[in-house]
Amino acid sequence: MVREITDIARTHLAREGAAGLSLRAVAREMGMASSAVHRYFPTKDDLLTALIIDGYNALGDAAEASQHDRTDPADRWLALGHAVRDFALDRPHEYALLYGSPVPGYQAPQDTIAPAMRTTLVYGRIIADARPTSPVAVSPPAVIAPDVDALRSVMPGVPDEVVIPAVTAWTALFGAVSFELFGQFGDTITHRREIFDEGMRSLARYLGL
Amino acid sequence: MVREITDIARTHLAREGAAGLSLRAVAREMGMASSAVHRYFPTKDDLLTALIIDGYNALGDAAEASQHDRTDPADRWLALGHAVRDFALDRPHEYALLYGSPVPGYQAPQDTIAPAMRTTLVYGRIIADARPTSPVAVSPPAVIAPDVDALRSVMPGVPDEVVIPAVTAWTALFGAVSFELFGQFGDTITHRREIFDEGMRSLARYLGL
DNA sequence: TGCTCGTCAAGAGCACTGCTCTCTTTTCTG
DNA sequence: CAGAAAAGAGAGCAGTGCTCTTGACGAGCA
Repeated sequence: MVREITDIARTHLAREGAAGLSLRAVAREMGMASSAVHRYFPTKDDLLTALIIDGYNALGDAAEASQHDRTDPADRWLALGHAVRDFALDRPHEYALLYGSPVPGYQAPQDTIAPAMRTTLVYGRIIADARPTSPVAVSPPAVIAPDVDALRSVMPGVPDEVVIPAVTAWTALFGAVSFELFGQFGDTITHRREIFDEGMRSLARYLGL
Repeated sequence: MVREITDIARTHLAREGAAGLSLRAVAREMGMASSAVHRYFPTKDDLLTALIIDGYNALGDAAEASQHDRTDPADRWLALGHAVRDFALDRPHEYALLYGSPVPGYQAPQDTIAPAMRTTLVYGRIIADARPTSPVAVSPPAVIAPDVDALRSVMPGVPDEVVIPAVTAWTALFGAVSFELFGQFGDTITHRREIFDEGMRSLARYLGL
């Protein structure tokens, strides 16, 4: 039942986005009374949470799958980038739900952070395996040492001076995907994928992969 | 009248976000009938457009102001980053409206792109003035030459091999701000501003500023 | 002066939303 | 087979965007 609701909800989400998602519409499509859906998802936010978790897991699956049979760090990085970008282009509303503005009043519960970490961990493993020596690396100031340690937890063993560049490249990836998806580039660019790839390769050199 | 509506709408937007914005609530606060508001903004999207344009202009103002009395490229880059980040932290819902997921069904009209470009142009001027020689720059493949030209239009005179890194740094900035604002970092980081700064400085070295 | 005419606002109404409450039906279990 | 628990239905509340009709008001013109 929960499964059927989330499946239908996902198609609605894909068609009209998170704000256009309506419990009543889902109920209608199932031939149920709208009140019955509330038994499975007391609140619209609960349904959204389920969709978010599913989304993170789907992206995590894609991210992990992208690493199969790849060893070269720059290659793995590019493959991960493609996994994220393809997911975003394939399921834009889901990507927006995960990495776009949070829906107002919605506070992501704890259950979402583990699935969300999966993709991040794939990235962390690339960095950790590569042990890169970024050409522009500089030791971070002592003030942020605890934060650097916290950030390092996803990329164990990576030296201090690489942690910040690694995080920065990670934000650049999602910034690029979000810009492309949310129309920030306008319609001036024609070879979107090639531009994306070139940015990813540039970041690989930045990181020293 | 239009001014008063947008002002009240902005406070509502700041309090509850774009989806929580209600024409009726604005009308109530003005002591008007809800139908009267529709005379000035036929549709909720029209009101949103006005808020978006105002938001881009406010950010553009801040971005331009951040450049006064600054000449060092790395310094200007950091100042611009702070302008964007401060704006986002100050007015999170407005930032989300500009750079987060687009509200479903809403298509940004042409009038928004000129204000949106203001901030981008500030960045382009930094790059154009600095004429950086990125340590990791590589000539882009010929396929994307037209796109590189299009992207160069905001940073005139910048050589081919710097355009892509420049765009990538730009996406990294907004990726970092969005990650921080949308809670992607969780609550593990304590010195957010210092981490942000360190990332910005790292990107400055990446660009060769 | 008298009279249109366009602007502004109000009010009612439609179709929709999330959510709650009560009541009935179905299903499972001892 | 009877009773309890679960599942669903239905009505209802308060809210939404938006439309349509109706009424007030003031400027321009005969």
